[in-house]
Amino acid sequence: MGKKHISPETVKRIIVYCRYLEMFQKKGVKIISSKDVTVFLGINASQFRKDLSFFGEFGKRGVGYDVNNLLNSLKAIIGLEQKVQVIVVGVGKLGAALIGYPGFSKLNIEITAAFDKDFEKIGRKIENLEVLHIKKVESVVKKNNIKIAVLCVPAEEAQKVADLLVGAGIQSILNFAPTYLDLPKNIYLNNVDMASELGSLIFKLK
Amino acid sequence: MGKKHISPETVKRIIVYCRYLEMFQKKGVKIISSKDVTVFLGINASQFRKDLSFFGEFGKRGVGYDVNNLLNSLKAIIGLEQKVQVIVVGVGKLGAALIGYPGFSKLNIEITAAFDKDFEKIGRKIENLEVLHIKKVESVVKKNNIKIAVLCVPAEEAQKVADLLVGAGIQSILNFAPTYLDLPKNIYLNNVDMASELGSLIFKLK
DNA sequence: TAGATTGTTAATCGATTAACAATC
DNA sequence: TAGATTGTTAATCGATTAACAATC
Repeated sequence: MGKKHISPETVKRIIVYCRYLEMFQKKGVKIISSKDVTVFLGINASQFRKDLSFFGEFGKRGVGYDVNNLLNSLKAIIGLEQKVQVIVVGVGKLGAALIGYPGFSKLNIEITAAFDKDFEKIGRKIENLEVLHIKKVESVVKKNNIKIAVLCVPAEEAQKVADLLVGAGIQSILNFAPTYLDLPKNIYLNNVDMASELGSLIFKLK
Repeated sequence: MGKKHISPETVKRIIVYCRYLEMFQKKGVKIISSKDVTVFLGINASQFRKDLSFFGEFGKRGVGYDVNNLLNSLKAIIGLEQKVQVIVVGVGKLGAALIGYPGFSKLNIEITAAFDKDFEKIGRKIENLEVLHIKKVESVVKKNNIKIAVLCVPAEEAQKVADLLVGAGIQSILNFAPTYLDLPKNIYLNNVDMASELGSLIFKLK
C-alpha cells in the first residue's frame, strides 16, 4: 500500500473532526457538508476535503457526508475503532491525572498499567489501577503486546526511563517531560510541551 | 516597532533552545556554536540562526554565542525575564497537577490563584494555594493584573467558563479541555490536545 | 433540469534549508 | 593570514487555499 505521506497536522485535524462529528451525531444530524464541519472550527472547507482525500472518498457530490458513516470511517482510519492499550510511566501528580483523563477514554484508549520506581507509590490504587514497580514493565508490555507508553517522569529521569521502555519493546512514546529525548529512529515520539505552550502565550502578549 | 511576523513554531523553538542552553550553562560551557545547540535537538543550524535573526544579532562571526548572554536575551525576548502570573481554572486532577508542575516554575511562571465551582474543593489547599470560588475570578484578575488563564475544566463546561474568563479581563487562555473554543479575535488561545497527540501516535503505528 | 457540493488539480503562501559573503 | 562561524539572501520544500469539472 504505497501510502502517500500524511502529515501529523492532517491526523490531528481528523481527530478534531471526529469530536465535532460526535456532537452532530448526538444532536441527531444525519447529513453534513464540508462547510458545516469546518466553519465553526475556523478551518477551510478545502482543507477538510483535502484531508479526507488522502484516505478515499466519503461524501456524495451535491449532497454532503453521512455523519455516522464518516465518523466510523475516520475512527477506523486513525485506528480507534477498537480499544487501544497504553501504559503510564511515572505516577506523580501529572501521571495520576492522566490515568483518569476522560479525553483518553473518550477516544477508546485504555490505560492498562501504571508504573513508578517509588516504593511509596507501588501497590497504591489510582482509578482502580494498581501502581506497579517499573522493573515489571517489560513483562507487562510483552504479555499484553502494548506498543505505546505515556511518559510522565521528571525531566531529569526521562531519557533513562525512555531507553528502558524502548528496551522493553515500546514502539511509541508520548512524552510529557520538558526535555528532548534521543531515541532510535524507528521509535515514534510525540512531545506534549505544556510549558512552551504557555511560554508562547506569554510572548504573544508582549 | 514594525515587528515582522514571528511564527509560533519559532517561539516554541526558542523556549527549547533556552532549556538546552541552561544545560550548557550548568555544565560551565561559555561559548557555543549554532551547530552545538542544534545537532542533538535534530534541528537545522540554519533554522536556529534564522529564528534568532527575527530578534537581532546575538553571536560573533567565527566564534559563536556567549551562553549566558544568549540565554538572558532569549528569556527577555519571550518575556520570561521576570515572573509571570497565571491562574488555574478547574481544580480537578489535571488542574491540581498543573499547580505543582515544575515545568512552569522553571520558566519563571507562578500560579497566583486557583478556582473551581465545586464547594467540596473550595478552601482546600493545593501546594499552599487555596482554591477559590470561580465567582471571585474577576476581582483576583483585576487586582493582580493577570492576563493568562490555564483552563482545566471538563470539555462540556469549557466554553462557558472561557467566556466568563474573557469577561473577567483574561487576555490569553491555555486550554486543556478537548474541545474547540469560540473566542473573540483579540483573545489568544493555545490548545493542549493530549488526546489528539496520543491519537496521532496510534495512527503512526498502523 | 438547476443548484449544491464533492474530489482534485493548480496557485498561493509560508516555513525550512542551503549557500555564501561578512567578519571574528 | 587561514579557519571558523555568523547573519542573511536565495532556493527548496511542503502545506494551505482557491478554483472548477464531475456528479448527485
